Amino acid sequence: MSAITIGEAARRTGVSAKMIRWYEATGLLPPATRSEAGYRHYDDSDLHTLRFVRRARDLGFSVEAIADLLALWRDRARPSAGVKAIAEEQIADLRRRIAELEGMARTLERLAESCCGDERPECPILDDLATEDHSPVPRRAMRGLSERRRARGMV
Amino acid sequence: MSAITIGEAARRTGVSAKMIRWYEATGLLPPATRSEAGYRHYDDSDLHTLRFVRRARDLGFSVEAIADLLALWRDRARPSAGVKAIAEEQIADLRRRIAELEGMARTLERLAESCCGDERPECPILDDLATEDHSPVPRRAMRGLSERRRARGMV
DNA sequence: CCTTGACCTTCCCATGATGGGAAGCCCCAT
DNA sequence: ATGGGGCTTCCCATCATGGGAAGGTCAAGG
Repeated sequence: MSAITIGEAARRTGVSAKMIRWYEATGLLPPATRSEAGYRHYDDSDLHTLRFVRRARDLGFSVEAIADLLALWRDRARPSAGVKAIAEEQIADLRRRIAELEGMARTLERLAESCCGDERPECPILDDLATEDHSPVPRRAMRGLSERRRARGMV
Repeated sequence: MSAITIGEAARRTGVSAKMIRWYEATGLLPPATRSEAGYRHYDDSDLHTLRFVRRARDLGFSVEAIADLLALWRDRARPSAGVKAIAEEQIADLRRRIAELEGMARTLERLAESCCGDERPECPILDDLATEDHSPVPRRAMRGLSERRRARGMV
């Protein structure tokens, strides 16, 4: 019946075939059943799981967090507190990243406003970048490197 | 006189020695002068450049954008319009990323609020993730994959 | 029956900016 | 001269994703 190939599953769930294979290889998803020729097959329940993963991904959860969420999802007796805790960590992480990007954006907006942006060479933006003392305060606040890394959207 | 080793330059500018080497290897910075033994040496002007890079990095600019900014900085006759254009692209990029993260955060906050988070298994958060139809609208709006990738802070 | 084209498989590589760590050389102070 | 710390290069990992090659599979149509 609903024995679907990986490409079709990708189309129906919005998770690319590449990523479905990768999720399987890294253990987020259990190994798919295979046809005699070795083709992966997916049923309705698999599609449901894939959509779950897709939705969590769209909410910014890491694959690691999604693994935890999947485990809780499968455990019908789980206490909702565990789920809420994961969600709140994610919210806090998102808020931290937003605040950092917001700080950058505001600084740049201030600089861009003061730059007339014409053919003349005077440029407060470059002047700022070339200024020696950018008080170490914001720098210190960013010492958590993973933050800075993430902020720049390192892929 | 001010011929400084890479470790000292790192300490004085806030750019790690690893990254200084990497910036040189990838062409963002010109090859450093070397001692007879092959040690890199940096003078005050190099430190100035490193601080420029550091500041731009803290404002979220990509290395590619920083290369452009450096070129403009060195060209004393540049029109400030070019600099402003780069800054405004960066602002737009930051605003896009903020809006995306904000959307995720708001959705999650709504879900977390409605989850009592105690020992009972009922959980609106998991219910949402498991819901089949997350109207394709937001999904379509995100078709630009690089957006989604960045949003998750891949990095 | 055979070809064609669309699909599937695995495997390797790239991304971007960063850190970790190994193996080996260098320099200075004791 | 020895020890410890700093320097060099080179390789590997991150995180989630895509690209692409080489080769097997399948279904439709000649």
